[in-house]
Parts: sequence; C-alpha cells; structure tokens
Amino acid sequence: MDTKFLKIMSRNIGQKMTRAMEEIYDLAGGVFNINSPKQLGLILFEKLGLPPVKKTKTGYSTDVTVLEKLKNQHPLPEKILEFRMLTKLRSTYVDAMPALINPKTLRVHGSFNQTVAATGRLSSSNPNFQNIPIRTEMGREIRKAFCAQEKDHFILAADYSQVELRIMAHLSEDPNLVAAFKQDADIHTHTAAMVFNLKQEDITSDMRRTAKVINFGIMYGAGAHRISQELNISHGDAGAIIKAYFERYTGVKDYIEKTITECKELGYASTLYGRKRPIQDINSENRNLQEAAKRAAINMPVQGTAADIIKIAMIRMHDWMKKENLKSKMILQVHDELVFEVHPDELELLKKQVPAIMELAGKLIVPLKVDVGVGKDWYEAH
DNA sequence: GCGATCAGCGCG
DNA sequence: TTACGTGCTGATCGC
Repeated sequence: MDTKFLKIMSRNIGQKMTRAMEEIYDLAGGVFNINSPKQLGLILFEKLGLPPVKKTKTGYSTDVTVLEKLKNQHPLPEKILEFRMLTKLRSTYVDAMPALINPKTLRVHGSFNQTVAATGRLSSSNPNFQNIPIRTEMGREIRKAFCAQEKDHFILAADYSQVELRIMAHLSEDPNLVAAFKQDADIHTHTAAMVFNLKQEDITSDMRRTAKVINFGIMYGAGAHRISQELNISHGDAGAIIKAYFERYTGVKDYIEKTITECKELGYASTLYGRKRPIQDINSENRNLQEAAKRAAINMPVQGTAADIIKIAMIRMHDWMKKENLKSKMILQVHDELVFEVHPDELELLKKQVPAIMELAGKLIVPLKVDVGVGKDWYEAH
C-alpha cells in the first residue's frame, strides 16, 4: 500500500468535504447531520417542501435515485450526493486501509471466503478487496495506493471479457449470441443492431447503452418495470425492447424458461459444472417470493458457472506457478479478474501465460477472452 | 456501552 | 412491486 498517497488523498477529500458541508448548511438554512437520512428527510421534504419520491420502512427515502429526481428542483440534492461520495470514499477506503496494514509484512491481509455466496462466488472481507472503487475518477484514484511492494515490481490485472454473456451463449446455444462471440463482435453493439433492426455501423452510443442495460437485465431476469427505470423510458417502450430482444434471441428465451421449469421440478438451479443452489421459494404461494426465486434461478447458472471457471483457473495458476518456482504472487480475485504482484524477470512470461491459463479454464462453445494490463499499481494495470 | 437493524452505496 | 450476488459505514434503537 502507498500510505503516503492515501494520506494526501484523505486531506484533499477532507477539504472538499468542508466546502460541500458549508454549501449544504447554507442551502438547508441550518446545521444538521448530513449523514443522517432521517434528518436529511426532514430538511428536504418538510422544511423545503420537495416532493417525497419514495418511502423506506422507516420514513422518507433519500437514496441516489430520489436525489437524482430532485436535482432540477433544488440545488441541495446534488450537493448531498457530492458529500456522500466524498464521505464514502474517505471512510470506507482511504482512511480504512492504512489502519489494516500488518506491521510485520507491511501489507493488508484480507480474507477470501469460500462458503458465503449462494452462487459459488468467493466473497472478500476485512477488508473487502472486491469493492474497491473504479466507476468514478475520484474513486478510481484510490487504486493508485494498491502498488507492488518492491520498487521495480509490477501489478498485473487479467480480467475475463463479458464472461457471463459468453456463458449465457454456451448454456442457451442461441445462434445469434454464439455467432456474435465467435466473430468477437462488440456484444452490446451487436445486441443493439438486433433489437433495433439496424446495421452495426448505424448504432449510436445511446442505442449501445440501451442494449447494455438489456444484456445485463436479461441475465438478472429483469422486467419492463426495472428496465424502464434504468433507462428513463416508458414502461411500454421498455416492454417493446424486451419483446424485440426475445424475438431475436429465442434460444435465450427458451433457455430461461427451461431453467425455471427445471428448478420447479428439482428445487434447485445448477451450474455447468454441477454446483447446486437450492431455491426453496420457487414453488411458493407468495407471488413476490416466487418471482424473486425465478430471477435467482435464472442468474445462478450464469454467475455460478463464471465462479466455477475462475476457481479452476486459480487452481491451475497456483499449480503452474509452484511448478515453475515463480517469485510472482497471485494476490487478488475480483469475480472475473485476477491480480498479480509480478517480479520484473517474470513479467513477459506472466503476460503470456496468465491469460492463456484463464482462457483454457472453461471449455465453452464460444471462446473465452481475457484482457491483461500491467503497471506499477492497480490503477495503471486497469 | 453494546449488539442488532436500517439506509445507503461501493464492486462484479 | 421494482434486475442477481456480495461487505462496510454511520445512524439509530433497544436492552
């Protein structure tokens, strides 16, 4: 860990927090605990009279979807979101990591838990290395603190490209999806072309974004309601897009139906390698429970097979590294990614062999593809 | 003072 | 009502 870097980052975020806090008190007309959703709810929905969009069990919801909707009516919600991002990054990562450094090894040693997640994934705790920020630039900066311990060593990150959609292609044998991966097409552009009935070269970035949401939504069993929320479109339009998807990818539709039927008969869903997840509620009288169980049943074979494949890769990787007496170390797993700390003499070897071992870990009717990055830290390696 | 629960949000 | 799987933090509540 680069603790010097984190110390500077903590100070910088602290300054930004102070500025945001002052503006928030100004806009709210008084001091309150910004981290308290209860106090914030009173300010937004009673003092300022903004419309309460959503409720929680205990009162007004003030989550990100609510504040996004209120942005155009008052400047406060946006400032709250900024403040929340800053506090999240500082308290969960920037200030937490240095405190976990082992004084003997000067490293942070977390746990990878093998018997927590129902799908067969690993989970990570104390700290959770599987949720280090990447989606915002400010958050992503935190990865610069995850660096090789010795000066001339490297961090190498190798991640499976679209592994869950490739698994969906294999399991469903859908000709369109299989063909897309055999051609190594940009999968979201391909889906957009299918759904909107256009040539791939005529797909706009907006259409691609829509297709990306659909591709993920399908694997989670999303309905028109959720898709419409996600894309900010009408329920009817969302339903039409889903319908168009299943007309083009009938193999996926059939596979999903088959998976649910089988789960109802057997009481469990399973992965390509035979890992089972019991799904009790699949025959529940309670509609909500049964619908949630169906979504879990749809997702299990996809998420669980991906977990099986990366575990196989990790075992083979370990065996290989041991056999070759390598000095480099496999240090992290983030569901579809493996991270290594690499000795400079071994860099070229690992750049070649790591993706090869990962790509061969699963035998699917479509190829597996692994992208590799190298740098002095996890930020550069990505 | 302490543990449990809730809301919120970080990741794939 | 709301798309799957996780873990951590701070606020709050009850004992």
